[in-house]
Amino acid sequence: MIRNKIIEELKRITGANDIQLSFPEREEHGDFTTNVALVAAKDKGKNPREYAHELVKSISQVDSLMQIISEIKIEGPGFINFYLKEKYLVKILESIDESYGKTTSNVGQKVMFEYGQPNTHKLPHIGHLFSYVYGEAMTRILEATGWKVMRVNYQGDIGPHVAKALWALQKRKPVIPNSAYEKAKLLQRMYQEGSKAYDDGESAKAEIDDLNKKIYAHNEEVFALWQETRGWSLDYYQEFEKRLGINYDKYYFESQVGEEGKKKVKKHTPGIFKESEGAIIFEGSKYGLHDRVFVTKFDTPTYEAKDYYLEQKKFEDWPCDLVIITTANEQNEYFKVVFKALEKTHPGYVGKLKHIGFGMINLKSGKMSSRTGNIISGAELVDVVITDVAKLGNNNETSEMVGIGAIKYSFLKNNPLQNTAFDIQESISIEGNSGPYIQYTFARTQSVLAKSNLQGETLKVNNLEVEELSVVKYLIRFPEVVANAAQNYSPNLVANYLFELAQKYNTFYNKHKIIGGEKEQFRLLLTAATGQVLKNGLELLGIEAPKKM
RNA sequence: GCGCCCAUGGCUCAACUGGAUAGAGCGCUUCGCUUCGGACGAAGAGGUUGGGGGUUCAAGUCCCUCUGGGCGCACCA
Repeated sequence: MIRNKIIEELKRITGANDIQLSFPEREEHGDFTTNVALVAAKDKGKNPREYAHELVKSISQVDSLMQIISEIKIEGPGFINFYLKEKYLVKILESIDESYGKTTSNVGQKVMFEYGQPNTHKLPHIGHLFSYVYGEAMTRILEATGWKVMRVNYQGDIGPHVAKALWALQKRKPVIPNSAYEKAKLLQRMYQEGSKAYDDGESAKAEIDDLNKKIYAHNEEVFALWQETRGWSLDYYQEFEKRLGINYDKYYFESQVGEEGKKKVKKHTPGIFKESEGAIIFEGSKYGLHDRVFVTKFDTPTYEAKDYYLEQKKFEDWPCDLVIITTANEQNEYFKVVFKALEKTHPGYVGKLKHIGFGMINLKSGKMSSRTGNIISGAELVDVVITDVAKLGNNNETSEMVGIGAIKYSFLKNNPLQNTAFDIQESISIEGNSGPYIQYTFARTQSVLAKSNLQGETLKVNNLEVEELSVVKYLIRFPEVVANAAQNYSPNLVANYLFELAQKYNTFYNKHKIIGGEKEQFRLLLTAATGQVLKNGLELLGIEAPKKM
């Protein structure tokens, strides 16, 4: 990348090892800009602009750079702005293909990425949908920078929520439907009934608690039912994940890690862990965190013990450089404690565990709860949107692509760490800053290309018009944007880039005629390159790009 | 009470991690197909970046403080 070349030269000339070379916000400030002169002037005892002049003089003597740079200007208080030659820009355009956007900075590194984590015996809510969508986009972006990724899911298939659903199922004896979706919906209803009975207290509470213990103990009375209903949920999730374009490499289940977790904790008790009031706890408070119970006084493992073991199992199953877990940010403090405990017993894990706490999704009516049933399930949201899109006259396959694209994009366009007020209307929007807008722009490029003939002959291009330049200059940023998104775990950087690229292309499109005329070949090339980058970018977000819609 | 996070036009969000004139979408007011897809484009109104201090060449971004919110703090997941 040209950018790295410039950085290397600046390092050599200034002797600094941290050079900021960024894309200016305004096009009139060049293609790259650096503030080195401003930063270093003081130490050198020089006036920034004066120092900038010295630097520019040195850079101008580097031939390999000057072949692609048309001009270097000093502007404002002392910014150095680089302008690239149009000839070079066009050369990049010609090189854009399916692999454009990929870089190699993380080649050789392995990361295990946990996301999704829906519970069995319930329907996925919007938070789960977010996790699926974010995780899938993020893993694709990491792969684009060279990471080898193992995608894993971790599902709560045991515990009170399961007992509640099974309790109600046994009491109500409902007719069992056929499809996986209907069965999953039935379990959701049973869970809600069980929860209600549990909260209303009296006999139900005791019965459900008892049932819960029996499930853990694999008691014959309930074990078969537990297995069967768990299967319903897993069948349903398989369908749901397929629909979302998600393929896991490995599934972990809560029911598999409890016992071992308890054992592992006890192995370090006393020591890393400590008995307190009959329970086994980890004293996070010694490290500026808070204390948490890992094994209860009833000798059952808590979620903490399960995670404590699960992370160890991950490293054993697939030795890697980094384990990432995504959850809602309400678990931020929880994971700090669990990670600290892991690091105490396994010093080798230091720096290899990362938790990403994404923002909570809040509906207008307030935070959603799967317990009260006051929710729109992730599944329902998908259905609603696709029905809406189908009304526009698309075929089923396209409606599916556009509808799911709309939902995914609405999640991905924002900073993942920020809580968001979720508006269903907006998530299914197909105008403005939306997935369908970008898909539409892609379809438009394909439509133009289909009606013409891009020959790939040498292009004579000079004096590009502002709308053309604006697109070209934005196209060259793409690899940098992807790298940045990977580094910051922020797919929104890619999403917003694609939106702005589409905007710039549409502005160009509305103002200039592409087919026919002297510039036809160049404009077709520009169209092809834009289409390719939109497609590559959408793919990184896990969004499909239909050729017609 | 203690800890973590957040506050940007009417609404939902950006701002390349301290840079140049704080940008978009929705909504509102106008306008544009004798051109290839109008799910589009052009123009306009709308901001003291919650308040107050500070740091520096430069602060929405860093520090302090106040106000207002979210989340978490022992046997749930």
